[in-house]
Amino acid sequence: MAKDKKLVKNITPRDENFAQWYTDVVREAELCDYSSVKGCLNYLPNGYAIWELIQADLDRRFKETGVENVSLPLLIPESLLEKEADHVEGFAPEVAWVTHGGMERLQERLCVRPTSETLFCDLWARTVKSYRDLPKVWNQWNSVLRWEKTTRPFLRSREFLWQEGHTIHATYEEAEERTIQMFHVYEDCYRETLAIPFVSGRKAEHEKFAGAQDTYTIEALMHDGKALQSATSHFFGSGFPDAFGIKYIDKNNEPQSVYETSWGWSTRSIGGLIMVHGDDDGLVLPPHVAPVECRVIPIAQHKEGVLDRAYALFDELKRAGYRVKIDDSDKSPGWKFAEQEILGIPTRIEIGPKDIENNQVVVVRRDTREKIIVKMDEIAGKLRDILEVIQQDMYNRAKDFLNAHIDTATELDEMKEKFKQNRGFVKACWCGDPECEGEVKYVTGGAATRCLIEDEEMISDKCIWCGKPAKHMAYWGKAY
RNA sequence: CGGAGUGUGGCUCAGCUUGGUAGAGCGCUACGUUCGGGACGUAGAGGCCGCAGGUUCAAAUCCUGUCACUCCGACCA
Repeated sequence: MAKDKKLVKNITPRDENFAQWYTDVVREAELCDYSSVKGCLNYLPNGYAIWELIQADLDRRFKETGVENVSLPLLIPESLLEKEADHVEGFAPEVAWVTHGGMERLQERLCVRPTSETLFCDLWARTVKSYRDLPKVWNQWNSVLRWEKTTRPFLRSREFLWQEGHTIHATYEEAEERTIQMFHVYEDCYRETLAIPFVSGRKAEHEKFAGAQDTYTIEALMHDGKALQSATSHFFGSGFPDAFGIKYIDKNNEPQSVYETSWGWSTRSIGGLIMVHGDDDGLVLPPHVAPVECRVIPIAQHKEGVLDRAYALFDELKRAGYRVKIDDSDKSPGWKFAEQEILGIPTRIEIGPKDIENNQVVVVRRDTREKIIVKMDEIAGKLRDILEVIQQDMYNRAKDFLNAHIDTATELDEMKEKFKQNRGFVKACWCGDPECEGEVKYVTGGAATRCLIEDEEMISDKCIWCGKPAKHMAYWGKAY
């Protein structure tokens, strides 16, 4: 009977109220806490540890491609922000301003960085002189501030942690290549490390980053059928650098423009992890980003020898390189099981008198609850295999879910119907006019283009809204 | 920025209509019994009721203002 019962209280079922479920999981797993400033989070150890693992993985991938880390200021003078017209127009409504230093009013107000393109360009305008100074392939791990009106933990906060990479290159082609290269780094990291599948591609014209010529996006599908823009890579051409007066002298002693890129990945990815993999009992973390891969839970730990054996196992796993913890608190075993599940720890090892007697342990998978009996002297090796299987299975399940929620439509009614019934993405063709997209968004209750599909044959030659010749095929979806 | 709602021990909330000794459950602390799916008993600690005014002999409760947060919209490279 107990098996049929919902094992974890305090978490609203996912299908009953997804938004509430999300909030419950964030709270119960102690990932973050609201601070006294709206939209600014306290990242708690469980949440920050996930970010550290993502950070380490991404940073390694970046450095393999030659990225160098730097740190630029928190504040941007207003005059600097205003140098690129599209950029300032895009960000002006959501920047916060510093107007005073101590008691004195500042001559020029300073905005708290919403992103740092302007700071990088300002620096490069003063320091880049020659083709020998190029390329610059820099990145910073920091936080930025955007004065959002509606905020949600991880998904949309005012201050958020991220990395922002900024590069400049001597040629258009090299910069474009770098944009796509970093886009692929993001794709690999989502797939291999976060076990999150996605659709991806270029953004439509009006959805691009303020000032960008091209924006590449990764769009993951959450369990409620809504898309989450999960990382973006932008190609600026030379518009931005030109506005800042960045020029270099080429081999022929001629001044030339530089070409710029930027790319970012934020703590929003943690929200994606929760909403792609989580279930009614809480968080489910892919092993590669699980701060704790395995929790050892002694059963009947007051009995002679149980705790000693459990500690020995714990030490052995730690020496073998696992991120492992032991729960030797005086809570009941049921409590400990539930807690491990809420936290999303990928495996637990139960070790009790029966196991010790049989020289075995019981490994329980978080994702499937499958119990696997493993001989005591084989566990240090086998656990790695089990974790890898979990990682792979989680990706495959999410991939199946994504595939099952991608549909096509060639007529508007068909599309409306599909958004009414099937959650997810719908492929449809479009003339490229933002007004048509707006109309579609209105009649479907919020579905817009998420990214363009450029490597497949178009399923129709006319726009889903106006019927005029289609320029693009796109994934449409409702988004966070 | 529009609509709605909520501020009372750490958490979830009751009490407010009809003003009169500040409550419950959970959590926390100590001790004891338990221990293979959220155990139980006993004892205990913890609150100027978001803030500021006002009405009153008396305000968590009524009035005015204010601040904050949550949800739904609009907005959101």
